[in-house]
Amino acid sequence: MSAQGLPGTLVRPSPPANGAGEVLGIIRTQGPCSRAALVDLLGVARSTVAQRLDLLLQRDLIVAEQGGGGTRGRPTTLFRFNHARGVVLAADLGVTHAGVAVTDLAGTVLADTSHDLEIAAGPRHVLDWLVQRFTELLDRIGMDPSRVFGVGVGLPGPVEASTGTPVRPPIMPGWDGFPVAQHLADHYRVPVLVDNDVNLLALGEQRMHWPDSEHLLCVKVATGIGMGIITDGRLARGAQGAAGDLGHVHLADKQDYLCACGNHGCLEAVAGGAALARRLTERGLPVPDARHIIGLAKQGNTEVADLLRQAGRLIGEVLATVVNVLNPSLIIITGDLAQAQEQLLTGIREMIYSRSLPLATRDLRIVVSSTPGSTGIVGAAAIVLDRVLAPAAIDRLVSTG
Amino acid sequence: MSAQGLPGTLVRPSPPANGAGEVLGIIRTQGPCSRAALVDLLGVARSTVAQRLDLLLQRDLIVAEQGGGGTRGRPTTLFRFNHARGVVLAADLGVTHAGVAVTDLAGTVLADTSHDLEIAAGPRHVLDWLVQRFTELLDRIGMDPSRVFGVGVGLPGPVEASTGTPVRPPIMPGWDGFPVAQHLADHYRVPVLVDNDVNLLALGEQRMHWPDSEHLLCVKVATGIGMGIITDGRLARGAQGAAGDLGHVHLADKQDYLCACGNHGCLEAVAGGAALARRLTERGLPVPDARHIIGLAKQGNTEVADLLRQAGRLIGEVLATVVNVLNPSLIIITGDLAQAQEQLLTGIREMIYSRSLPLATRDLRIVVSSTPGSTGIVGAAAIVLDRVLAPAAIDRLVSTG
DNA sequence: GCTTTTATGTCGATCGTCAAGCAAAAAGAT
DNA sequence: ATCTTTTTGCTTGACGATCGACATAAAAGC
Repeated sequence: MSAQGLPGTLVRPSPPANGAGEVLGIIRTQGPCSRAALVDLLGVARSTVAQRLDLLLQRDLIVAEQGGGGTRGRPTTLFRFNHARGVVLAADLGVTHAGVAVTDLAGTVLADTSHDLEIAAGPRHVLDWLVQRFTELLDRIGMDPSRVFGVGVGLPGPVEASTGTPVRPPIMPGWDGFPVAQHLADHYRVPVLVDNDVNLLALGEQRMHWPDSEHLLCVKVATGIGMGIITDGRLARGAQGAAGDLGHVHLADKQDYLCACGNHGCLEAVAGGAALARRLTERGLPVPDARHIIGLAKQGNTEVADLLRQAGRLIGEVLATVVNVLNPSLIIITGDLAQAQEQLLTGIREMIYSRSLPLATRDLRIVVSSTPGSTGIVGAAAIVLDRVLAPAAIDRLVSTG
Repeated sequence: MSAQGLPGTLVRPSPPANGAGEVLGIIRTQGPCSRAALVDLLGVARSTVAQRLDLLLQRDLIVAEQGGGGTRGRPTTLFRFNHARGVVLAADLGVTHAGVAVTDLAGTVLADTSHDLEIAAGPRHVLDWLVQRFTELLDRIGMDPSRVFGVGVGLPGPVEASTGTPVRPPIMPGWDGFPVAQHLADHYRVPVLVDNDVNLLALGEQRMHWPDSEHLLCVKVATGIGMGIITDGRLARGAQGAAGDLGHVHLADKQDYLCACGNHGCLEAVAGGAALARRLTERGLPVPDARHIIGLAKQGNTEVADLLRQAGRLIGEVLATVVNVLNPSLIIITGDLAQAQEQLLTGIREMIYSRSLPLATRDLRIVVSSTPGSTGIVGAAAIVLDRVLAPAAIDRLVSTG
């Protein structure tokens, strides 16, 4: 009716807050809701709830379904979040390995693949390769690329999350300062979120298994050692996106261990998977990589078991300090070496519980990840979903498109 | 016109978001603004800005003043936040000492006093005493108690900030679980915020001197050693409000030092002011308390200087780990011993810069507080002002009373 | 088949906001 | 002295989100 640009035309350039996003948020987190339940939760009138639901139904963001009666009276219609409304592209890029997946809007993996990939091949090569994998996965499930809501990528190094750009990564030659998010956004025209892979592990663990834990640490012990920090339910990335660098914490009494970073005495140089493998090889027990260490430990090799236990103690010693400083309620151990539960976890627990204050450890649980391998992808999808399904973003989607 | 409760009466029980709080927030943070400036900053229509300003003027929350011309045309009227609209009661309670103040709504101290006070006298005694001091200060500046917007209190121990209750404090006998905030709120009928004193130091430093630092640590080195953490501009308190416990971090090679907490090898037991004083006394150099150590160091006593330097190195060693983990852009050293800049600060810097990664330390500044003594009060006022002047709270104030 | 109970749909009224227009005020420019 | 420019003050008609109230729909129990 009203032509754009004419005098008198009413366009609303200010935030289009119509409350639809708030309703979707509740439905997403609380599960299927009836109108009455939404009225209670939101404290707004029935008619308002109905109008907002209409908007969401129009946009296919929710679907109505028959609610089980139980009580007499007209049966309740429940409104469920339409997970299948769109998809998210998620990737977890490691140093030599890449996990690639397409998830629905609940973060459930619809299709995924796993490849060997040298991150050192440089950003252009890797990202072009990644786009091809995404295209293949979308083809496989018959999903049109126009239904992609966003892209999430985890990288093995510090990332400035606000811009999606690696910041002086020690092990990603050619990636320093490359605008990863911008590059992918130019291709897909949707929000692209890039973050450190361990941050995404922490977020994935929280979303999959520990939604009530607002303060947790996720420690990845593999070739190297890294940590993702969640405080007050939010990722703590630090001033330059370099927070959680557990691997290069300095151990005063291990000056004779040279680290790949050039320093002496880094935790990673003593207790990291690469360091353990090298030490075992030097002792005449050839171990190609970190994963084989686990096999030997499970076969009952006491030398390997002792080494893992000692590594756990060292990691636990550093974590005891971190526990005092951050007071988390949960520590999740993940990564290849985490599977050595009896040795590594025991060593870690031993030091944390003996060295941290009773108040800090009273309600502290220390567990091993139950879903190694899939957590990073879930975290990558989660940062994207947090962005593109945020109330403000939904309000915008409902108002405009 | 419309009587409450009659059918047809439209009362709006839902969030009274009228945008007035948003306007006040800009005026508070950006300084005096003209209407035109607010239109630019908010992106809303002139008429809307005018209406919101009218509401704020009606409630005396802002005052209009003549803006300097400079440009031709009708002179701008600027709107300034009315700091004098009300006051905040702020207290910084230490173990043996208390700072008490009344501030305006900008956090500027209007009146303050300082007293010796044993926190061990218990919550009822101390809080009754505190209420008397507040009353005296309000009398002194002729301020009616009805103008009190809120109360902020810092306590020397872990506090569950959401409820304002101490949680198993090691040095506050009788305070464990006492509902401090509730107790004061029953008296004043305004929001009462209670937090750990070092958290308030960190917040005060940020607000007074480093408003652009979103990631900072504030380390207090006095009788004991504590730390307040700000990440992403927000205080990190941990799961139980016990975060920042630097004093009881365990040092592997200092097992022979017994700490007051019962453990061995705590940083505080080696490098805290009480520990240093005791050690000097044992060596035949009687030192009554931490503050006298500074005097000796400034007189050129090399033994004391060496001891302080060594304490700084130990604190720096622990902080190097914290820098790797949290990646702050600023560390502020405060507390009585912080005045020994040449010795303590140098020792701290020495270890942090040599032991943390270049990325983490590249943009890291380490400074000594320029306003020891007044920072805690400013922080106590700040948590209150953040609450009672938050946009939502202002919207409510403008709508209802 | 009727009543009860619960859920849903529709309506006019109100409030905050919008763009636009016009008058007033004050200072530099002509 | 007059014009122009800039900013404010005030009003208007419209729109969208929300509200409460009433009317309608659908199932269980009598």
